[in-house]
Amino acid sequence: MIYKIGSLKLTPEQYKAATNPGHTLVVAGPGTGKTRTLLARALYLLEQDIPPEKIIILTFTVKTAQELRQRLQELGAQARVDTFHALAYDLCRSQGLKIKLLEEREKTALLAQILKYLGQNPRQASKIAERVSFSPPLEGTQKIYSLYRDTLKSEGLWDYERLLEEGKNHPLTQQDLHLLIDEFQDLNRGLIQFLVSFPKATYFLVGDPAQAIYGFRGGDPYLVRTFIAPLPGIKIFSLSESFRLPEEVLKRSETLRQRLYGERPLFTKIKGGKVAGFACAHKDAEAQKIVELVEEKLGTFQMERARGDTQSPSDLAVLFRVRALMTPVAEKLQQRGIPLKIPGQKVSSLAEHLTQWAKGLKTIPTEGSLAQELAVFPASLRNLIKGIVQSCTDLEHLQFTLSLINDLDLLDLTHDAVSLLTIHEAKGLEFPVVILAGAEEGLLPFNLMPEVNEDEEKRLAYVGITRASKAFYFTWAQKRFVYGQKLPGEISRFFKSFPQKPLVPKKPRKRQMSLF
DNA sequence: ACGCCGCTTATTTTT
DNA sequence: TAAGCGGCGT
Repeated sequence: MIYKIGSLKLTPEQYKAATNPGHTLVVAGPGTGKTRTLLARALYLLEQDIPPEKIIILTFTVKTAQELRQRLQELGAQARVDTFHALAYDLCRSQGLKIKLLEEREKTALLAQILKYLGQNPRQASKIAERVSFSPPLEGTQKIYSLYRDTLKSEGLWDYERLLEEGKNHPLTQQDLHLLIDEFQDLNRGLIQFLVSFPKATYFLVGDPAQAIYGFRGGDPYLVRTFIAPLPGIKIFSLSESFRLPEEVLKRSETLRQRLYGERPLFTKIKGGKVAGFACAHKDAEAQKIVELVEEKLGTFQMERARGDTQSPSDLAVLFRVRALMTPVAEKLQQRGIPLKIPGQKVSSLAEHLTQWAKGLKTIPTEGSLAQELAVFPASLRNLIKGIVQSCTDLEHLQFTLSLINDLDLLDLTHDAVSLLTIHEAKGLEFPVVILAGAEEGLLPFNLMPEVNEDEEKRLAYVGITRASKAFYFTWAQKRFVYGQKLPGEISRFFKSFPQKPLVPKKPRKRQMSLF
């Protein structure tokens, strides 16, 4: 049975979730149609004659917001789509507040001053900066935090947290809105408090707690449970059919999936898939193995091409828990002439370029000046940026919005090159072939720093494997130093039960007769 | 401007 | 361990 809302085709479970009349939480595993269900919800509300201005879709990133706007438009629907912070910004400004958002540098400088004043080491400022960026401040930083927040108020300066706090006072929060929230698992306290300030809203939240990987930013998959608990009549749905993961990948990934809402196991109708791990003697052998895997998939050699089933470079991604592991792999791949894309590794950052351009503008750019600016961007990004620019109401808003864009947003996924990404950067993306490097104890779960949360490390492993729509490979090194520490050289506990290939060529091959 | 030495420091980073 | 940075010399 196929259900439809507007022109969107839905499975029964997607349909039931999208059309639940009241507060709704949808647990949507990888490839289960999270975005589709969110869009369907908006269409459903419009069909119920909810006025478009009562519907607000909230996302974390500008890029996702723009993509949703685009898809809504294609579906002939209308609704407001914003990031949480863009909405908060808007609510602050329409209260007549003048907003001077602190840049990262300025924030660090301010904190350095505060640290000096407190007789502490100002060199810690950039480290402290990430701890005072969300409430509650991390332990031991309360004093710095309150001094910092006071200074923001007295000096008329703003950070993201302040936007959320003061946005709450706007009368819009008292309306009977429908708030459709993406990626609920990544909500932190500040965002939840922002949402709570809409007491008459009906909430529709989609996300996947098994993919919550932003704990270090205050994100916490358990927070949402306390948020939804008091919502009257809230219903929880789960989407259980994955349209991305093939059988083998799904089966293995299920051993890593955490269930917070008693949802059913995922299933798939896609046959096949491949999962395999490779032990490597050391980091260079690992890089070599990755080169081999990549070349095999790309069909670099004639005999491989003859076998068929080759992939284009953009179908491949190599993932890492920590950036430090990326360098040797990148170098070896580059030596073999394999095109790579690595976000933030441009000679000059595209995102920074865009921000600076926006800052220099005196008026909203004309069609022509925008086209000229966009000429330096790959074609696939031009529409994205253009759409974002066109969604802005005035120059200040435009400058604010463009300052939120980062290099990952501007990663040209269509560009035919192999992606090298951290697991965090890979979240939300999908590749036929995924190779995870450093799948070993000490790196995943990462334990070389204090404050690691093993549950979250497991979710990172889960995010890694579930990026793969055909094959997931992982490698680990039996000897590795990271930050001067020797790692145990053991396969990650998360992958121990997965199929593995033995260490590179070990025993001499069975005597094979020479052809000559 | 460049290169070398030695010291320091070391995740992840949606807004 | 090793890479990045600041300081110094050329």
